[in-house]
Amino acid sequence: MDKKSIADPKGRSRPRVKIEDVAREANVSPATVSRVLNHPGIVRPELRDKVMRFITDLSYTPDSAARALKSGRMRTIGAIVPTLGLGIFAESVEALQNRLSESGYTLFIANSQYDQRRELQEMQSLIERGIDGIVLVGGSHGRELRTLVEQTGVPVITTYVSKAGGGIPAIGIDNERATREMTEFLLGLGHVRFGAIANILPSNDRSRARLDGIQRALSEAGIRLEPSQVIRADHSLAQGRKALRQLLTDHPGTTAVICTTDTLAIGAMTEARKMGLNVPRAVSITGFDDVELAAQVDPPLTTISIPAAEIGRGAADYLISAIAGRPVPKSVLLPYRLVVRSSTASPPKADRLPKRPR
Amino acid sequence: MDKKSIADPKGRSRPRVKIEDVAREANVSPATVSRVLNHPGIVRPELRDKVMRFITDLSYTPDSAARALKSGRMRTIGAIVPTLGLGIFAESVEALQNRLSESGYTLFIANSQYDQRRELQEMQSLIERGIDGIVLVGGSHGRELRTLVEQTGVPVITTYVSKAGGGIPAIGIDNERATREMTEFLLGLGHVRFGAIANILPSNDRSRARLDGIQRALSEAGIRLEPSQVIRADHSLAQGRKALRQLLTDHPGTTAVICTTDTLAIGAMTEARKMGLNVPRAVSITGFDDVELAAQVDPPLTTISIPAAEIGRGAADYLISAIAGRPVPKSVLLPYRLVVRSSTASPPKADRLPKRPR
DNA sequence: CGCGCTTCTGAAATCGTTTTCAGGATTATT
DNA sequence: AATAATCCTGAAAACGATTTCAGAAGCGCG
Repeated sequence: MDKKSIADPKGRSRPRVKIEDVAREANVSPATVSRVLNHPGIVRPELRDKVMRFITDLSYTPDSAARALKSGRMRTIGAIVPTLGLGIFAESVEALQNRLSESGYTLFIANSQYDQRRELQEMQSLIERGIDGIVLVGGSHGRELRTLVEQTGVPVITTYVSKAGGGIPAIGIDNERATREMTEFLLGLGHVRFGAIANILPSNDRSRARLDGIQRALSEAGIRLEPSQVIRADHSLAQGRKALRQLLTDHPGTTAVICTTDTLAIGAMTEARKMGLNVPRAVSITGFDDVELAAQVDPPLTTISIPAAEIGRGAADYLISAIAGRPVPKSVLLPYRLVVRSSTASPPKADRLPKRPR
Repeated sequence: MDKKSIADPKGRSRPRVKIEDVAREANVSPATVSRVLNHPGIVRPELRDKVMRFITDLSYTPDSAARALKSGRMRTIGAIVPTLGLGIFAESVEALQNRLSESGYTLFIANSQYDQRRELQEMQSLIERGIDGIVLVGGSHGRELRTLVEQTGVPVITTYVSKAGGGIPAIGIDNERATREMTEFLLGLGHVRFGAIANILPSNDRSRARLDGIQRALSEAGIRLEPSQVIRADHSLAQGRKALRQLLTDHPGTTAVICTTDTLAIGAMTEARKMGLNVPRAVSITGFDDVELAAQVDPPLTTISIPAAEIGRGAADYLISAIAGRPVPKSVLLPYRLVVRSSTASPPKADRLPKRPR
């Protein structure tokens, strides 16, 4: 087994070119070649250029294992997302990846399937592989994960939320405030009979915060949301449909349905149409995330837009700084945007609340 | 900079536990510890158990960089997908990941944004990092990538297609045959006026094969598809909408629209509704992929279902075998399934073709 | 009871870099 | 022109595991 070797066009294999090959050809020591690569500043320009030429000529690429072993840096950061489905995190991850590769880092992506146990596993696997930093989604992660982070000291950042537990820094939006604003918008339209569809899982604090926002805004307006008016679901379209059916069966008078996710909202809209209900004339439905589909669906969905790309970039910058030992912010709060489309309108009945000033 | 160290609860850092620590505690040599980990069979059971106990007690995890350096194996495989958006590849990737982790491998995911240049870049980055195997999507990859594969000898497999160029093995379905069957199904329903919406990019041979299938089936039935009857698009919903509008403006008599992607089809359906056209009574629309959304949309979409999870698992098995030097199949052809839902029906006019036997 | 064979274990070399340490060359200072 | 200071460069020692090679212990057999 000739481990490190590459096959030439004829199929025979020749040994991989290593740093001392370059050194020999260029008539310098391996140390100098290494310096050219890692600290170009400290080597005499002419010599540096000469070595550089040999490097490219021989198409030398440093062995990352050896490099990682000696330097303790893997030049790799990992992201653990709850799901790859529906492309919810795609935009962030792509931005993250772009920013990282600009700085010579590579991104590992793993997914936890909304399961804290798997998240912990993936985390351990990444750490064992000597990852330099980790980006997580959401702020609730189980005690074990937090102690793992503390013990190993790996830089970690949590995304999509504005604050996370256990001293882990975060970059994202204020989820509760966003749904509060959404709810107030609906109240302003005159709605009084609300329902909520939320995907509540222990690992999903984003939805929890969003639900809190709804409830707070409602109770401030003197409206109480009965437990049977909030339906729990997972993150699938099918569950959104089922949830809407149940909600409107139990509470036929409902005029506004707030979902904590676009996926749920789109499912709900489909079901509403199937039930013969016009959206938004009979029911208003809102989502959260502003995925691509949200604008394309019929009617276009009123939702909360999240600065996904900015979150990705921000997470990258944070980690790069943290790894370099530069000072980093505790957490970053980004603005969201309420985008009003056509899935919301004033309620049909005239028993509206008078418009109230915000 | 105390490179390999972990901070204890108080914040001080202590050195990482290494193989010789375990060896010392267990009163054996490092070599034995290594053997317990890598070739458990050749060490005396009692001793093995004893060493094992110390390993877990000290919670020792081998340094992957050192291990990779010495053994030449990274225990990591990479997947390069065109996009993370819309979750098209999510199911495959998740299956791939699950299967790999069963075998002690970790999965790197990268995305190329449907761009051959980026795909090549990512590939190089993976290879530099000493990846053990690579999963690609689709069969068209540019000459440079193919020579890179040949030169380095890294095991590579291509997915979602049944055959790839340049001797790269493949696992997937026969895309052309699938759309041919779809087209024949539509012909059987009596349609004669067709349109096609395809996302054609040089890097997307799947859509090309699918389009070929449509054209072949049609020409066998004596129907010619004018260039203006096939609309090019990228992979977004918005493009699907635009394409449908253009198609029906240029060819108002069209009764069947075949899309090479569910995304495009769903966009097309949305637009059709907006134009006041009933699907399927006025136009039949079909997709390809059978994403989750396809069944949930209104009307549910007639499409081709792909065995995504099986593709992922198969790719994992292939790579694991190839890395171990075991014999591997040239390529694997998996079955697709035509799933008929409610977005298709016989054309409105009576000028149908007589039903023909397949 | 002693010899040869098998089975395990340990010492030491090695994988390809990075980096410390010290020394040689070059320039600045008086 | 001599000495000090500054810059670069090379030799060699790690980094933490794996694996070869050879030797020690255990076994069966005559």
